[in-house]
Amino acid sequence: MDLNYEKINLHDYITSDTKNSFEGHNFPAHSVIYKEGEHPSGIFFITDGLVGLTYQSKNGAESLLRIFTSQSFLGHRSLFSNEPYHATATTLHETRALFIPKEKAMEMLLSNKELMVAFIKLLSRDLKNSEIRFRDMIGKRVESRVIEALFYLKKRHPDYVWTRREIGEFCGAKTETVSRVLTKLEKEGHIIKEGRKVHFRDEEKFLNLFSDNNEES
Amino acid sequence: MDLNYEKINLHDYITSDTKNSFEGHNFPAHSVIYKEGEHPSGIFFITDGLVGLTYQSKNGAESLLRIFTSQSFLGHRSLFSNEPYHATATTLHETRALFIPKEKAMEMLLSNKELMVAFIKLLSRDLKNSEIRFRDMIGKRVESRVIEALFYLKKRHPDYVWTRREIGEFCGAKTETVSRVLTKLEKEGHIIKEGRKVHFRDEEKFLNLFSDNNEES
DNA sequence: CGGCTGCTTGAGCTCTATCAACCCCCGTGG
DNA sequence: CCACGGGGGTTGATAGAGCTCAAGCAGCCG
Repeated sequence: MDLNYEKINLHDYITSDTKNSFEGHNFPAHSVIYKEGEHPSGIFFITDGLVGLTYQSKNGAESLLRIFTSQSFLGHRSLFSNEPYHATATTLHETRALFIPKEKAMEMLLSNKELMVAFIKLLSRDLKNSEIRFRDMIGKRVESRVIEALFYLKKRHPDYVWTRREIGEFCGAKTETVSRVLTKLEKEGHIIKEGRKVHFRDEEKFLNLFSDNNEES
Repeated sequence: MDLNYEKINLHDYITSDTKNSFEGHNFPAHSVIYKEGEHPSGIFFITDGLVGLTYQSKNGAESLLRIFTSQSFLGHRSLFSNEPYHATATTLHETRALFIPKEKAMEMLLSNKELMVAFIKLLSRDLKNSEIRFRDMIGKRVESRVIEALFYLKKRHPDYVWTRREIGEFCGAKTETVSRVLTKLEKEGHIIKEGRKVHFRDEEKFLNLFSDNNEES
């Protein structure tokens, strides 16, 4: 999948001073931070927690577009492009976030060249990641997609127990399909299922094992 | 699909003066400007032509990730994120482009706040567009996707005759499927096929007709 | 006018969704 | 502490959307 999971250190730009000047919010698990269609009035900075950007299509299918871990910004894309949100931000577990009003956010951005560069970098990487997922929807089978999604999500947030549903929504597969792939992987000795948790037998070798998945040469 | 087809006027930043100081290239139709995996040594500014960003997966399936019309930049994403190209840029027809070397490009960027903002905006829109296409791959049937791809591509570049193949690669469908959808649309009286060209009977109403495609409520 | 590439249409197949039933895990309240 | 309820997970059987393969046609260029 080649998705980047390195963090871009945008949080350096939220200093301990500035932190105190912004409104703090606590969101319980599985609550909505903002909804698709709403107009952004600022951006969020997640101090602690985990947020998923999701979209529910009319026929019910859900997709998990991006995830936001602690120390990252949320809602910047829509603000920058000056559009209503194209998806909904939901907490995956309890989350604490600062709210930075639009004017203040733009002022911070425009007065800090390095911050702009950092956002350019972040958006560039997210764009690549999204395009890779799109092309993989076209060029790869579910099995590969599930494997890669599992790996990426666990890398990004190892503590969290990703549900089969979430893994599926991230890579375009149904819960049942994810479940079947995991059972197969366990039978083949690549992972260990412990209740809802999943452990790699050898994390480093895991992806290499499957790097040529679907590449019938 | 809700993809943006408005152009962001980045070309204002390439003045007629600066134009002359850069190396000009002519690419015939169906030639490669850069290849997946190569490291960017600068960015391109397309003065005239049409370029597609494509990816060929190991099993042969191709995808059309983004298109670049005249007066737009190309290759900026990889340069900004400091990564090798994740896809290949191919001309769809004859194209003329300026090459701006890495150092010069970064210098231009860093010395011009408005240019940075314009790039932030462009990347933000492209990210949204890509995520929308991803979620549509999950939540919509081919027929809807073909219809929306057709509309978007024609809006972006009305003069060009998009092949069934290209339409398919843009929305995740095979050529045969695109062909079948088009025949159906013609039978239903929504489009007119004139050789390889496709005309909408009523462009404005076209998308509305299908806006509730796949939305069995 | 010949050949090449793109387009069309048909028939069959396959991957993955769908539907359904059951189990397991965990949290909650009596 | 136990009952129970609900959501997540598993597994099987079935169906169908869209791909694959194949063959013929149409448009376009040398």
